[in-house]
Amino acid sequence: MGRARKSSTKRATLADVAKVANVSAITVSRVINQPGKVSPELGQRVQEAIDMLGYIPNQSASSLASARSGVIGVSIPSLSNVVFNDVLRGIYDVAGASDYKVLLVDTHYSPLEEEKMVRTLLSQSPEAMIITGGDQTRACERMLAKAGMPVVQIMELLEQPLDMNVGFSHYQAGYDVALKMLATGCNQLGFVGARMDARVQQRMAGFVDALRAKNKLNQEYIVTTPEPSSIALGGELFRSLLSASSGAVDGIFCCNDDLALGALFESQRMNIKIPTEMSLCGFNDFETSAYVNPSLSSVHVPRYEMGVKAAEMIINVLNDKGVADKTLDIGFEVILRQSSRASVPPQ
Amino acid sequence: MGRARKSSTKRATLADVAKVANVSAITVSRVINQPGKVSPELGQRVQEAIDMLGYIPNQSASSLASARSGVIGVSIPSLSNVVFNDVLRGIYDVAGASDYKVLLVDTHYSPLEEEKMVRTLLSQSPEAMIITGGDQTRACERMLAKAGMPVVQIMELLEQPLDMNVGFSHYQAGYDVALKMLATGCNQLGFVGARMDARVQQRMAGFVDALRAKNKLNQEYIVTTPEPSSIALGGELFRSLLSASSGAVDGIFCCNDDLALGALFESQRMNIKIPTEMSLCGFNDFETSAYVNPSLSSVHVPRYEMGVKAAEMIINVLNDKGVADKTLDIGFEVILRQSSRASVPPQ
DNA sequence: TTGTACGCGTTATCAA
DNA sequence: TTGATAACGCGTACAA
Repeated sequence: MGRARKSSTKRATLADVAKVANVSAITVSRVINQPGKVSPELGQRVQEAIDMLGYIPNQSASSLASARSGVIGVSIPSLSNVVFNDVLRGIYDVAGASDYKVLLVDTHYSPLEEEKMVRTLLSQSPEAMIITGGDQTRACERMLAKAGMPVVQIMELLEQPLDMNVGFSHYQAGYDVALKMLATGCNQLGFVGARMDARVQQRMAGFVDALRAKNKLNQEYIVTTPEPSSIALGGELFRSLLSASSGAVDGIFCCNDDLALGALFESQRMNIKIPTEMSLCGFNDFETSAYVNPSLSSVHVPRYEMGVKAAEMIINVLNDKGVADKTLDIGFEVILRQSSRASVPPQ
Repeated sequence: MGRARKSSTKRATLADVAKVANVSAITVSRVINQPGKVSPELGQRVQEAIDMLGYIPNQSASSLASARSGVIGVSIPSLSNVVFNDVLRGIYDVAGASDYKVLLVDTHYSPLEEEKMVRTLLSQSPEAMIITGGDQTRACERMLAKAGMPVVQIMELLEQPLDMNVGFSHYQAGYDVALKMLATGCNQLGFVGARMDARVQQRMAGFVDALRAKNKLNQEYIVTTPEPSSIALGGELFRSLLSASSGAVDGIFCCNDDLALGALFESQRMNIKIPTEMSLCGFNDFETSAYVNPSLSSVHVPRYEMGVKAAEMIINVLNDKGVADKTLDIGFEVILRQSSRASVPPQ
């Protein structure tokens, strides 16, 4: 409405700065993007004009003109799941160090929502994408392929990655847990899983296959629910499994530490002795797991490193440095603690 | 290098779609943004062309031309601190429902880094900003003011908000905790704090002032460190405080649940009885706190709601609906559990 | 080292 | 209802 007044009316542009500094717009652009190519005197003058006007570059215009957005798109299935915090931190640390912005979306574990979110991300013209897992819709895969940008799929190892891949074998982890629990004297092993996304299913498959191989599989000891994990749910599922097995189960692999902690706390309330009457193993190795009493066995995953590696792969590709391997197995480690029998193996 | 081939070469544009559908570019734009203003036949034809080409709008061009980016900038001090997860979830839920994208940055609890990050955010031409707390640099405040967009400061109640504000009084929370702990029979209260950002300092100030008012303040029972919080650190600080007070302390307020859980686990290992020999109270009310044995007293904060409200305020302002109050006190609740004496008040 | 001309892909404005 | 034209703010290519 009213007349234009002072500076606060509209955002300053390159042209405004140029006018004040009495140079051309492109020179201002250079001062910002290639300071070495401008003479010190001019650079100084321009910088003063920039400060005076409080000039902030318009990234939309820059992206449009240069086809470089400086954005990395990241898609994760859940903002509440703490597991992704560490991964994100790794991504942000590396991306930020190279002046890349991160655009983050949450798919709520839904491939359809992921497809929509990926479309949203692509409309921002990111230079690369980091997405979770391999459960994309066909349409989503097509979009990604068409976009022709570096893509890293994280969290799990995939048979056929779209492009690059950083993760570990959830199947193998589940398998190893079963063997370790058997080795520590468990005889009637059960499984408790929630949400049951692709990775949890892999963990379960590995666990089940190992038990089957050892002739220790009892399907009634496998309890799952599509509900999201929580400590409260862990307690409930623990009770379910106990009653389903008439108390025969002497060891439980919980698909994550939330459930496992819930089971542990519930067992304490039920006066079930850990680990003598019941062994427990979780997944993800939260800090709590190492400090709770009794401490909780779990599968440690280098999440921060996973984020770092994924981002580094991308930065390298964007800088034309290429990557040694398109797929990186970041590994895992089964850590036995007091919730397992014989947590210290004999010498 | 090689010849252009097929579709995968370059991203389709509005003009490409227009050509295929045999209409003008602006018509395609309308099909996308104002479907009602285009005849059904044309709309159909255009939609087919869009699908055939896999057209995805270029948001940079759209932002530039329309001065609407559809982006909300969000700045938080830490990606690893679980506290912000719930807030973010609230923000993302509301923003997503209104088709806004969220650009998230992490300031690592540094006002200087925040200033840099806010500049980055502003360069993306967001339509509004959500930032944490009130510790901005002068330069940061100036940028924000100049940008002239809705800004919500979250997490704490501020004396002089830049614009809008959603939070609660950390000072009052600390004060209330002290009174409640005294009321449950604690006589020698201590405080354990880490990181010591503005909000933690407020909690401490409230706690200390309450003790002083009751003539119960002993400065030697106040233990702080700039280190980031962790469960491990909670155990260490617990021991520090015990030795600093020669074991006299009979109740501790930890500035967050990480520290409090660490203290609780450590006390178990030291065979100190909770709550008879030692009362414990944390802050933030993690799910773990309600289920650990003994359950941990804490201060519950409606974090998700805080994110929701902040985002709603912004959406309302952007839609010219205005907001009733620029400042919203979201409140808190001190929850006494088994780690406090007399956790159930007498009838 | 500095500047000119043009185009990036979209939308606002106005006209048909 | 549809379209032509001119911005939006910046960087590339080229020229001086």
